Amino acid sequence: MVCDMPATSRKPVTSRRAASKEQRREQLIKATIKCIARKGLSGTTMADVTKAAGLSLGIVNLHFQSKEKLLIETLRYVAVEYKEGWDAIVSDAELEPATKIRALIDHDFSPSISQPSKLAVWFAFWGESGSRPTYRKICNEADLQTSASMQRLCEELGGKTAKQAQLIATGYTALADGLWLDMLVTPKDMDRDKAAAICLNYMASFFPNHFKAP
Amino acid sequence: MVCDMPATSRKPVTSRRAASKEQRREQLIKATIKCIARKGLSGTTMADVTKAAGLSLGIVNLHFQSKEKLLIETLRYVAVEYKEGWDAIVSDAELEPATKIRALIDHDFSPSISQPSKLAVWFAFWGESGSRPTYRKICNEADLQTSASMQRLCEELGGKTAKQAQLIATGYTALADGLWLDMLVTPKDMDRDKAAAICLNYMASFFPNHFKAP
Amino acid sequence: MVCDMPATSRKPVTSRRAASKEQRREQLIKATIKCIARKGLSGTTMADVTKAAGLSLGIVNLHFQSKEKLLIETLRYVAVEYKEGWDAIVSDAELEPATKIRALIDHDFSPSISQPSKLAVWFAFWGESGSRPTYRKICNEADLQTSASMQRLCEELGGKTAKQAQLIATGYTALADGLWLDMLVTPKDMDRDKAAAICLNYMASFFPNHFKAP
Amino acid sequence: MVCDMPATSRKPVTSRRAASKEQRREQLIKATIKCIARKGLSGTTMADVTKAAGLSLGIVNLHFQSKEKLLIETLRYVAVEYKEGWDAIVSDAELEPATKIRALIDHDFSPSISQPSKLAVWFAFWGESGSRPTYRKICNEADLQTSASMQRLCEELGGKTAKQAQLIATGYTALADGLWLDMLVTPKDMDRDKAAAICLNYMASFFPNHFKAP
DNA sequence: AATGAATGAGGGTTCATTCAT
DNA sequence: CATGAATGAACCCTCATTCAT
Repeated sequence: MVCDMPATSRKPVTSRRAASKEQRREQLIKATIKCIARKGLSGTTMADVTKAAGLSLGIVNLHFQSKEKLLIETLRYVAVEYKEGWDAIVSDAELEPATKIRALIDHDFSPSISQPSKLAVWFAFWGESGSRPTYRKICNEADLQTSASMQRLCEELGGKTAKQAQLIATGYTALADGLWLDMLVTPKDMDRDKAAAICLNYMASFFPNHFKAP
Repeated sequence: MVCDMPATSRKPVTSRRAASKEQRREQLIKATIKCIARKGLSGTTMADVTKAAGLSLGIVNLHFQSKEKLLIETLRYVAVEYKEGWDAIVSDAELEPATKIRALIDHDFSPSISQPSKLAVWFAFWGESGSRPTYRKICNEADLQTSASMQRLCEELGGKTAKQAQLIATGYTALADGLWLDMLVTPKDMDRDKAAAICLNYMASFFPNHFKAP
Repeated sequence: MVCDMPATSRKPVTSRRAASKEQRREQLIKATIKCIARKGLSGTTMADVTKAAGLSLGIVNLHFQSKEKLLIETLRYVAVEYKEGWDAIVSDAELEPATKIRALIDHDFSPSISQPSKLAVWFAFWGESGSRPTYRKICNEADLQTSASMQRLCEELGGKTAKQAQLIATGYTALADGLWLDMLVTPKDMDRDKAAAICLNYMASFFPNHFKAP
Repeated sequence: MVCDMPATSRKPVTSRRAASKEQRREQLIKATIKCIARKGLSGTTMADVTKAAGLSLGIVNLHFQSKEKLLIETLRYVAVEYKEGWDAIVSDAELEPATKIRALIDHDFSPSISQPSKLAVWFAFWGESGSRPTYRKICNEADLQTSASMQRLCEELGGKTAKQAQLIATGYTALADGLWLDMLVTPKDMDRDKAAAICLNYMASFFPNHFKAP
């Protein structure tokens, strides 16, 4: 409940000192993700987070100095997780461009990436990014790099000008974000498979030789 | 100052009481939109809104009972404005399906609909919609209806099965939302024209006989 | 208890609006003085002050923005009261220098100036002035001006060089401050009359023609 | 670094444990003095003190049980140091009364006694003494004994009644305290030499046969 | 209808103290 | 003895809401 690691990996915590600093930070970040999903960004209080983590009120300031910094680290955590998955695929020398794109779509809508709580975090921060430059910067970093990678892959597929590839790649990023939104806001009408299918359909329409519409 | 309509369209205000109830509400809603864009949803206080509207602190509760209701009315205001524009196009009997779609794209990225402050409102509420059923319901209503309209238009264009039309239509809505996000978060990299071009490109890829890629 | 104005001057307070802004500020400052005397500077909380003033918790920030500013205004209030009494005497054209000095001594140990709560305020702020430049500046202003005035008066009495007059005047200020300290810390052993007598004794020792030792 | 007394004045350490305990206490008290001078009494935290002492957070409670007790011991440390210096002079059988008084003035404004950090400690505690009987008691003890000693010396100088001697002695104590205040609050305008000169001037005015005005 | 001073619950944060190591 | 992560009471402050005017 408090910790979503599998039970077998949990040490039998008998003391206050059982967790290292890094573990505590991750524990708190995971609790924060849960709280944001449950109560929204502004509705998430320090009391909520620490209670969800099964720890005491003062611990956040001990490890993150302030709520603001906890939130930023939470966003960064999700952003890094996303980008690492993406980079692992892009930099895999053994895969063909089309295979990579296919894998990227699967990644974007994989359970761990597109689980409701993660999506809630993304949109919570996007919603505030208009008035918070720090949020915006972190969000942008992920989006811009993925969009650039995708553009390169589209160019490698051939048959398109660089300009076209850019439109397609930017469109893909937007499409994926929009589908995440659907998954968050209307989960009954949009699930991971359907979202991936729409993305594949999108790619198939531009690169019929490399992708097949579902 | 408070109201961005041209001065000539304003009624000659002879007394403070001349403003009708409905005008006061709209005045407050417009101030709220501005504040949300400037300070975010959670950063917007009643004092901010009333100051931006040039009115006194107590007036919101007089006209909206609570902050929560003001926010909901603000969301509804933006949603209704969006839907009305969309409906006007869809129900225009004189237009061909492809022309309608073209007009809908233009509508989605028209200055009044896709101005930064309106986008900020949409994403502010989407960001909180995970924990606020009321927000979600209002957001959904707009999205679902537009998606259904678009599906019908795609079917009318012919050459696609109903299933395919649905994927394309749902994809369009997601794409448009995702492009709005780009316009909000990275305004330097995404403007209205580029967004509309990407949407047209999307349609052209599925309906090459009806649309021409930019 | 809550308000130390004479009962007859109190309006029958039936509403929340009975007091003007300036009255509220003074009411809060007086409550602050009382609290500092009772609980010390660091022991004085916003809850203490507002309770002593018979008002609600949030009112201090409404009128003073922060606790820090309330404390500064409290110090300033005491400093201004002190200086005004002093200035009234010094600028009185009808008094002889010796008479003025006599009056200044009486002023320094008058009931309203040297009441325990006022002394507590002075020493509370002096105690923190080492680490708070703002406190120090306000404290200094009063001391320096009074010391300069006293020096001028000593010079007018004649029979002393300017240098001697400065030593005597600076010494007087220090002596009076030290006697205040005695009144604060050992009230059993030092009262207003005894303190004034010591000051008079001090002056008589330097100006035996103008003052008579008690 | 930690202890600025010459090594030869330290008691011969018979038990390493006992000595180190006492050393730790002194180390912490000296760090506390530094912190009070730098950050004020209320601004001094346990973390500040232990960091200044180069020790770990928990050590204060190990040696002093609580912050309150550390502060009291710090005050006592300064008070004892002051009184020991004073007593050494007063009880010196070889000195004349006037010489003793002269030495006492020098002592009051000697570098080690009137250094800014020590003065900060005195006034920090005086500032809180109104609401802390324990502080007041310790402060009083020093002041009363010194004042009594001074009175006796004044009587020994002759030419004054006991009553006069008391006024002069009490006045001296107040004067010295007030000059300390000037040294703390306006260090630019008051240094040790000037303060001692004012005290000597004070004594010379009452005992012109024994002291000469500077 | 409109105002804005006043309220007070609830938030983030600090920091003396504890205690497993 | 010594450490420092953890605790949680208590603080200051914010701000939606109320209501006398």
